[in-house]
Parts: sequence; C-alpha cells; structure tokens
Amino acid sequence: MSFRDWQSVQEEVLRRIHAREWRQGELIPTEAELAQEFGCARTTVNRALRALAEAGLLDRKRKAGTRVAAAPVAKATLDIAIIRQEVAARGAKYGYQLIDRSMMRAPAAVRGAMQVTANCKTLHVQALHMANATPYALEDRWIDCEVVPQALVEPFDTISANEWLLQHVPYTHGDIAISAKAADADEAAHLCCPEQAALLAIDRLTWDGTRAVTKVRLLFRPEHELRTEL
Amino acid sequence: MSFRDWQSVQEEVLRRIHAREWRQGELIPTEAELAQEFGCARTTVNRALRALAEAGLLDRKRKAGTRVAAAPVAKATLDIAIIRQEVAARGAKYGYQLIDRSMMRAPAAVRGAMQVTANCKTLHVQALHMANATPYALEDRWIDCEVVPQALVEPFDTISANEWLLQHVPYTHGDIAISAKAADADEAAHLCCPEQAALLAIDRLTWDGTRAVTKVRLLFRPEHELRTEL
DNA sequence: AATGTTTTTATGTGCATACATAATAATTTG
DNA sequence: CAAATTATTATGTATGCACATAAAAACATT
Repeated sequence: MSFRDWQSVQEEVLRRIHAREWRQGELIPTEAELAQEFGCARTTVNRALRALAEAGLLDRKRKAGTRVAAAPVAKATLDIAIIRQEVAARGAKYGYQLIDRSMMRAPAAVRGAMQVTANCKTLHVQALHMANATPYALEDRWIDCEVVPQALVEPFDTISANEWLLQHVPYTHGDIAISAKAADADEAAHLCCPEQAALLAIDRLTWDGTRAVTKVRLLFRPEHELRTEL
Repeated sequence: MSFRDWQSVQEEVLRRIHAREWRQGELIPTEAELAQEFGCARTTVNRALRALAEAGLLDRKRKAGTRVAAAPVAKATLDIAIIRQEVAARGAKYGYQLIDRSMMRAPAAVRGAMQVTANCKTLHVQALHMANATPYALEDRWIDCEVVPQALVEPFDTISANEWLLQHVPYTHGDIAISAKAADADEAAHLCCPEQAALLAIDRLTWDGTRAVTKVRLLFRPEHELRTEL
C-alpha cells in the first residue's frame, strides 16, 4: 500500500482515527516512520498531519510527538458573507431598505464595546435586508466617524453599510458573537414577525489596530439557521 | 527589506491588503515575483499565500493568478467542544443530570433527518448540563441503536451522551445548524428561565458514512453567546 | 535529593528542483 | 471565421536535504 500524495495520507490517517486504530490521546508514529510506511517523503506526511492538526483532530508538540486529540474540538467554520451575496446564494432576489441614518451619541453599552468616549462622533445606521421582498435581516450599526470620516458623506440609501464598509474601510480583526434574542416591538415590526419571537443575533465588532471601526448587530428572522459542517 | 520566513511574508501581504495597496479583486504579483522581491524561495511565498487563501482573503486559480478576494467571506471558526470542557474553560464547576433515557420511536422529523425507518430502534436521552449548579444547556438526543448497539447498555447517568459518544463511537462527518428558539414550558422549567425566552439552539447530526449515528439538539440559556474572531 | 546542564529527538521550516495541472493565450486547421 | 489544437504560464505538489527549535530525557553537579 502506498500513499504518495498528502491528500491520501491525510485520508488514511483520518480513517485510522475514525476506525479507532489510533485511540484518543494516543501517540501516533513519527513523521519519519509514517513516511517510510507510506513510501513518501517526510514533507508529505508533515503536510497531511499539519492540516489535520489545524482542523483540531491532532495535537502536535515538538519532540513530544503527535497524538490524536483527546477531545476533538470540532472547528465549525461559518462563512460570513456580505448579506447581499448570502441572499443571492439562496436563489432569492436581494432587496435593501434604509430605515435610519443619523449622527447620534452611542448608548453606553456600545461606547463601552467600541472603547470610545461619550462625545465621540458616531453614525448610526439602521437598515433592512430583504429576500424576495420579505424581510431577511435587520441591521443596526454604529460607525466611528473619527476612524471612518468618509462615512459622513455616504448616504447608505442604495448600498448597505455592510457592503460599503467591507469594500472601503480597512480593518485588522474582528470579534463575533452569536446569540438569541426575543424580538421587541420595533424589531418585530420590521421583520414582520410576532413580538417575542426568538431571533438569531450576530454581533460583530470590527477593529483597525486598536481602534474600533464599527459595531453591528444583525437580527435574522425566526426560522433563520446558520449551517456548517464538520 | 527581506522577509525570510512564511509568517513575515504573510504579515506583509496582509498589510498590503489591509492598507489597500492591493485592491479588491486585483491581481497580485506572481509567487515567483514575490519570492524575488522578498528574497526567499517560492515555496515560502506559496505557504504564506496558501494560508491566506484558506482564510478566505485571497482567491487563487492556476494560471489565472492570485487576487485579493472581492468579498472576503469571513471564515469564523467556532470551537465546539465537549460541554464539560466548555464549562470548565469558563472556570465554572461542571454538573450533569440525566432527565430521561428510554427506547422510543423517534418523531417523524427526527426520523427524516436521520434517514431511518419508522420501526428503527432509537434511544432517546435527555439531560441537563450545569455550570456552578445552575442550568447551562439542555441536551435532547436520539441515537440509532442499530448503528451504536453499545449505547443500549450505557446508562448515561454519570457520563453524558455528548461525551460518551465522542469517545466511543466513530464518525465520518456531521452537519451543524445554529438557530434561535423560544422556550416551551418544559424547556423553560429545566433551564430555569421564563417561557418564551429566546434560546440559542445548536443542532448536530452525526454520520458514519451513509448512516446517521445520532441527532442532538442543545438548548442554551438565554444569555448564552457563541464567540469567535476573524 | 534538588538543581542545573547537556544531549537527544520529533516537529517546524526553508530551499532548490522537478514535474503535474488547470486555465488562458496563441496557433493551426476545417 | 469558427473550431480544434497546441503552447504557455501560474499555481499545486513531491522530494531530498539542511538546519532551527522546543521539549523531554539523560546526565552531572552541588
């Protein structure tokens, strides 16, 4: 049996893990040994094992060797796209509707999360994303205008802040939180759902270096699901 | 300026993307060109660019070249661990309590998802995971006993099905769906929260090849958040 | 026995080279 | 001129080799 490319090495290793040939927490053979067994270069084995380690199925430590992850912390990857694309991917017609756009002092909770002072100029944008003319997601966003002065002259009436920011403003990293929230009267009205309905909420805080660029909450209709595989 | 290792090449490429030196959808120099500029081997550049492509920031196609992803589909990775570990990681004391364990014909919706017939022997397990003696998550699980006969003799009174399955039953892949659900009377009672409260629900369907192993729904307390970065 | 030092070893990475592969561009052919 | 063919090219990957690095194990020292 020979496994010449890293994909087939990976598959074989995966098979042994799933078949419990190599047990939880157990040390597996070294790269050199596997390379010999599989009849390929150590580099090839390394590539395969590295990929599996990234996926969380193996734990690797120098000198200590490679072992099957005791608790396979499943890494479920969520693809978070621009909402317009998300809607299009579902085969629905995308619609956008601006609800409100105004300079406003952000509430304390938002200021705290964004780490800005009380008198920081912030722009508040609220908008509705639609799929086939029915509400899809409600966007509630705060933008730090000191960081993104261009936002001041952007009306956000035809292009969503979601999309505009991603295309025009650089960022270094972001935090995401997913939670459930009961719809209040306002949200229920916009999303055309009963009050108190359970909505999926995605909060995103985007940073450029040490400065918060924008904070957004997306509220989805009650049936909405985030799907992924592992 | 020389960038000798793949991490610094990656950083530099990232910097140019964020700084908009290379624009959205724009072609970036070829691996060979970058290798020359950075004074390193093409392999090194390849490693850096490949990692960025996996992260969704670059689109690469043979011959066509590498371009900055037009819509950086953010890949948010959720770490889905065993609940006991999740609780422990929050610095809380883990508790477990079996609510119900019985052979039961699964409802049609469950049978449909698991693709089993109406007379398939299924085990139903319901349990509560606790953090510091307060409810943390409600687990509602169906196990196909034809696929996992060992489950028949497992009481699940001290070790959760969540944990037992992960450690004893092989699987090949799984589907995950995240949604929001309003608590019904039963769920509210178990989780000590008001009826109709918005709960975060994680549904997982685990497969071994073409056969469903188990289907589980985890319901979390209203305040619960899934966090990740990008 | 407790502590510090050296050796060993498995993984991590870089490099030059070679060839594979897919997609495009150029060319030939009907 | 359109269609089929061939060349070109950027990425994808395999290989042997070298050396770096972290961590364990062995050893020496007090």
